[in-house]
Amino acid sequence: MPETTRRADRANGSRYGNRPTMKDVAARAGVGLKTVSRVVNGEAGVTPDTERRVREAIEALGFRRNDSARVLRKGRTASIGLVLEDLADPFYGPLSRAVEEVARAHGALLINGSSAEDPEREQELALALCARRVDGLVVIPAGDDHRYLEPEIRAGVATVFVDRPAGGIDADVVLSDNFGGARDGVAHLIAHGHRRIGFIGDMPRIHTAAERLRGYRAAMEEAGIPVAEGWMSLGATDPERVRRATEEMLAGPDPVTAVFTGNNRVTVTVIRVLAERDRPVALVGFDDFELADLLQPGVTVVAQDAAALGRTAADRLFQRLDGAPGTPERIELPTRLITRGSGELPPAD
Amino acid sequence: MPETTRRADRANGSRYGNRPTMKDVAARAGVGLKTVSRVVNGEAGVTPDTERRVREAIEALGFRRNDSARVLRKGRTASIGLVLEDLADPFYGPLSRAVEEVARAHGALLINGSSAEDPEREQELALALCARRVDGLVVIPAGDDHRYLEPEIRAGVATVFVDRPAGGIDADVVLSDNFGGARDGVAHLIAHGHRRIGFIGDMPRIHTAAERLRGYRAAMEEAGIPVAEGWMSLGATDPERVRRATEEMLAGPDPVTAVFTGNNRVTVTVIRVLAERDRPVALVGFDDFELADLLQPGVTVVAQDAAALGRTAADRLFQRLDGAPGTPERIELPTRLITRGSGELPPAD
DNA sequence: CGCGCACCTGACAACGTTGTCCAGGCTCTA
DNA sequence: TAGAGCCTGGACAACGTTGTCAGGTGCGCG
Repeated sequence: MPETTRRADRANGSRYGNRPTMKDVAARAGVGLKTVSRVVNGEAGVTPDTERRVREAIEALGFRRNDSARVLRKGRTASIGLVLEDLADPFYGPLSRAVEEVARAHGALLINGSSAEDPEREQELALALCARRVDGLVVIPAGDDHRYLEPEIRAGVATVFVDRPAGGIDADVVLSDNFGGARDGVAHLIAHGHRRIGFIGDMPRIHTAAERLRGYRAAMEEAGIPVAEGWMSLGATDPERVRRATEEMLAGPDPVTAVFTGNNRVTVTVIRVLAERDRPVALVGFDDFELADLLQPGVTVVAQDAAALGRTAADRLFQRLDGAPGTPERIELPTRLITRGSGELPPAD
Repeated sequence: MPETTRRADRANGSRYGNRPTMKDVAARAGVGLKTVSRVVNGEAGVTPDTERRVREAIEALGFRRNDSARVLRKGRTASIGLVLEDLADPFYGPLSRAVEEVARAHGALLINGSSAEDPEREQELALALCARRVDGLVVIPAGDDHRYLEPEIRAGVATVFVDRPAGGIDADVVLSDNFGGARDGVAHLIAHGHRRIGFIGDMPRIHTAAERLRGYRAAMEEAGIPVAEGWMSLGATDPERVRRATEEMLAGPDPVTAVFTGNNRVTVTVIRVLAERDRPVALVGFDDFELADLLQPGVTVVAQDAAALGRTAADRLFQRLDGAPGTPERIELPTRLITRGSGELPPAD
């Protein structure tokens, strides 16, 4: 009773609102199903006259190929997944855009989602993307254990990590030189006469935060400056905590004369706090941001190239999809110190 | 000769690297295919013991359901498409994120892409998303003719436009009150004594730009101020053009004493130009931006709520997907004037 | 005039999943 | 103890597309 089954099926869900299929087009054009497929896919071997009839039928019915079915048959989805931390963070905008452009150049679509810095959500998202059978995955890790991706990678999902390395698995990764950048930034402050320099950064479990702290320590050590306990503050980057941390460093008997900030969000909050004070405090921040040059003074930063991170990672991904051999690579992109004034203020002792 | 066919098929593409299927799981667990399906989907009617065996097989094989096939069968993809102008633009970050959050709350994934303000690319993208059979579409229009979406909408793809209205078709749309916001912003300048007020905006074919210009004209007219030809400049928002336009308005025998800027990017460029000058010029900008309060003076803006735009549009989309009846709606969100100093400067005549 | 060949075209199976339906075994009650 | 009813599990078709292969048509050449 196939007819019954069919009716029951239809009743259940609207099934794309009963869109026309190749079968419908074929019937209308008076040709075989496969001929429609050939026309739609621009395959050779169809007479101009037949092709015209098929195209007319397609037009008349408003047919559009169902790529879901196509994917099922072909095994490739021509889409890649991007798991990032927060789409709304200005740092990730250019990164996503760069990934998108590369994907576009390869005829692929981009499916993305934010982990909100929650490892569980990262995993949930990455696996959902794998279930959709994305061809590849670009991941900005939130967690530090990615063994859950092992079966997927073995099954052929190309995977590249960006901004932070993967945990527990061996995979391609594209990073900024967080250690070197932070070291240079802090050295810059030291070169301008500062010795009491504070560091305010993100939670140490985040790789970039740890690396930047390491850079800070290295610069201080190279200059022979012992670091006081109260000069380092790591934790969440919400304005309240950062404000408190900044104020504590600036109070006390031996206040810092300069601050190195571990990322964008921290920098902005610290600027606000410093703007409320009379005594000038030097500042160098990791990450560039818009309008940094228009503030008084301009904000000196260690800039990383978010777009380049995304582009490099996506390029790598498609190389792997095209069968690039070799063991996973770790690609590190340089940072750039941009001096604008705030980092060149002398210590106000 | 099915065996031959099969081998040939495999040879053709790697087919997900030969991932295990439900059939493989069933074989390993010694149960029927459908039983595996039941376990995977948490359906009732499986004994605990059978379920355990199935789960073990799933674990051992690293099986993950192929959602492509599921989609084909079920007719719903649990994904929505977002076509926006530029993912890297700070205005669209929060908007995308808001759409994503709503999608997530409904168990859907987000596929998105940037049109780069190119109508052709917008169409290409939107149709590619439809071919993937996204359940719904959120579009920030680049072009002004969306009749190409008619067959899709008729076929059941819920569609909501944001930020700018659709052209040539009747669909839900969520907008900011561009006219009212601009009018209020200009009126604010007038209230502070300005009469010679410039307007620098985006290309007039963009709806928001046209509306904001209309608001400017309305405010001027209500105040009985005739608008000189040289006070209005519409065009691309690249820094070079905006810089030139600003300088022209500030030169001449009768320079403007205040400027109203039509969007984010324009505002930033104008700030740069004004910063190079001695004579203070009042400024109110459409769109808020980070650090606007930290500049000297703080920048007065007409703020729109990008996240609310995205959230409202996505909510509407899912209402439609859940069968909300009724004719397409036009939802307009209010803007908010935020005074910070630059808009309250008196005219320097 | 007949044969071979190139070229079109369409029938059919398969992709991996889910909905339907039925069989068989079990329990419970009369 | 037989019959009714429930629960579990599996066979089968279908979703819309593409790869394979075979049949059919028309043409050129011997």
